[in-house]
Amino acid sequence: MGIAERRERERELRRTTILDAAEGLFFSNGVDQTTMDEVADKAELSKGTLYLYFKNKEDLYHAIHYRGLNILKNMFLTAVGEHDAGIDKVRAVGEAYLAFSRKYPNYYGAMMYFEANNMDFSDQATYAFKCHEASLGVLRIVADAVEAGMNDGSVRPLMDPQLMAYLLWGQTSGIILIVSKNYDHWKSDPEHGIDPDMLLPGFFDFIDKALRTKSS
Amino acid sequence: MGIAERRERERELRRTTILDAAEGLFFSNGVDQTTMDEVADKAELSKGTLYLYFKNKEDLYHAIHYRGLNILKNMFLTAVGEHDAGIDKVRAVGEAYLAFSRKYPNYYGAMMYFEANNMDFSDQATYAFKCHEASLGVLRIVADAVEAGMNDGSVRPLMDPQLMAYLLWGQTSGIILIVSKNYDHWKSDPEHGIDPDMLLPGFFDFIDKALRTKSS
DNA sequence: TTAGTGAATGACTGAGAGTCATTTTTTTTA
DNA sequence: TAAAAAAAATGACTCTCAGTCATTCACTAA
Repeated sequence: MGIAERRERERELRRTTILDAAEGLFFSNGVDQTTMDEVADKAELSKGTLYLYFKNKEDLYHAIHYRGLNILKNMFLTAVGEHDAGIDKVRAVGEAYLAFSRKYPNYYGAMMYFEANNMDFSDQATYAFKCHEASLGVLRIVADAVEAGMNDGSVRPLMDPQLMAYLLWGQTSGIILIVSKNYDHWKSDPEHGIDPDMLLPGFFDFIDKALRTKSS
Repeated sequence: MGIAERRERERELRRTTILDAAEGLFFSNGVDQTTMDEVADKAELSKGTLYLYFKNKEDLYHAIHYRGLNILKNMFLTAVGEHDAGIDKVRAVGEAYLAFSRKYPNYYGAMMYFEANNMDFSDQATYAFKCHEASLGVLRIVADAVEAGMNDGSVRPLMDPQLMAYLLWGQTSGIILIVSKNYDHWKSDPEHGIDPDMLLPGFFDFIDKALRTKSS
């Protein structure tokens, strides 16, 4: 009776092998520049096998995206766990998001790619759907931090916590995206007077000031 | 001697014909679901001709993006022209951005697509490059509004105007993206308590409060 | 009228995603 | 242990489609 379990384990292993191969190629050469034949080669499997584990090329990319979301989720959970006051949790989450975009630029790139394109989540058997659910999970961490802050009196109860989480998420994503796009350019060309390393801390201070209660 | 000029006019006309055809198909069926043969058919031209006017399919999509950027630019210029105080110009630009995303969701979609993907601007003969320049032009309108506000004393001189323009742009883009993605969902499912039509005005108020000087 | 130039054509090529009949491997049954 | 059944893997093949290029067509100038 251990056979079904071992099968499942082996199946999971194959899936990981394929994902590792795809990730390496996608991240170093770009998704469009990578063929499924190349992925199969690198995974030492035939092309047909890839399609036993993933619906299609996009699904494969979504699966990588899903990995990134799990990393992000854990970084958020760690960040939240390191602070007591809600307002501090909120800020820590923002900083964790920035750290994520720096440490895993390729996962971050995948996130942005899917964020900007309206995906079809109707088929629950796809990684697109799993990513959708995972995103909601990540957002809930933010909303919980906001809510905790409103409950402990450290965050101004300006609006519904869920709503505020969306607002914070959107703003922060937007700014991180801009900074990450222009980082090298701004760094190498200091005549603009824009120091990209100052921008995000400044933004976090700004948000902090807007949300934090006087008493906190 | 008017021949060269007429040629140029006709060339411009052809380009417009192709763009109109592509835009219709791209916007109603999606870029990936549209073939260049279909575009050629709709434009009543042969496929080869498309490639006399646009480098490739992506360039064609960039050209449509470029149209959108010009519309946005004009909306921004109008918005800025309707107000005197810098802070009011800034807010009007934000509201114009929102109006743009509502009125031209497909142009807006193209913008998001290119914003999230790192494009190659090295070839100055592509529409990608023209879009890059146009984006900078649009951003300069924002920066000018901010600077005007700092000069007339209506906007707090918290940081370099250009920098603040980037910050505002990033935040606003991020939030508009989120709202536009979830608009229908939130509208149709009011149990969340999130009214998407309240979210953006609330955000603009928030920014207004953060930037506006007491005396203004 | 004719030579020359620029524009347009569409059949063709190459690339690559996805399929499926066949083979190989593993498990179950007798 | 051998045969049958089931599961997994294969890779040659198909089909779609972006992009090309030798050829044709239309217009202009000599």
